[in-house]
Amino acid sequence: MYRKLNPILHSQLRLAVISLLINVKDADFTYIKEKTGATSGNLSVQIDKLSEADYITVNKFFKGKKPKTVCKITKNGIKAFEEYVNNLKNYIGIG
Amino acid sequence: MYRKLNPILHSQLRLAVISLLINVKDADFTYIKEKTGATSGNLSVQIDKLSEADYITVNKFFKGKKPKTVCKITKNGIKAFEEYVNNLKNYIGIG
DNA sequence: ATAAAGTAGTTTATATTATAAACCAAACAA
DNA sequence: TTGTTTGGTTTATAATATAAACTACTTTAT
Repeated sequence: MYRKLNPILHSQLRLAVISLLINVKDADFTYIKEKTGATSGNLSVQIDKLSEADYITVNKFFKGKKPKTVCKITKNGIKAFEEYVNNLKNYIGIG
Repeated sequence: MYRKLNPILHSQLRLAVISLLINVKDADFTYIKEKTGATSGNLSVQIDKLSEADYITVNKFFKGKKPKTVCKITKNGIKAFEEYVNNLKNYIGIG
């Protein structure tokens, strides 16, 4: 009845990050931080986890003199998100 | 943009318990355990938390010779669940 | 030139949560 | 009567989330 919710996605911040990335081509650290309201530390850790799970790719480079971290969702990430949403519907009575 | 998800409900097992209780008059420990697939220990702890938050009431009594624990969602619990679901929709792109 | 403040993060420590393991008391079954 | 099941609770440990402190550099003001 209640299907397991992917614990990597069942985290408020990671879910927000994925939810955001699913709607854009890519997004940088600062933008994600603003949109989610997360602290830098928390965001840094959660981006790592999403990256390790191969749900996002992370690109770090310098733009001019400033470091920049750009994140992009992977196919794997899209699949995991869709599955998560479907499973969640069991719980919240939609669909 | 991303509204905070009530941390008491943003837990797979507690969400399953509430989701289950919202659809029935009440339910006993064993039934909830079966439906959610949780272990007794985990379920015991999470029922306590939901009860402490005043999202459910817990009634313990003996039925014949056997102990019985019956849970029932409160108005507060219904409200919290509805709010949680609404907030969640921000994340999963429904509504 | 140098000090203060800002940017863009990472690392580490701590608090919170979830889970598993051990335990308890009674009932039932062989 | 010895083991097994029911119906849980308590305690210990593992996993997670979050906050605080720190790094490394840039920009701005003095």
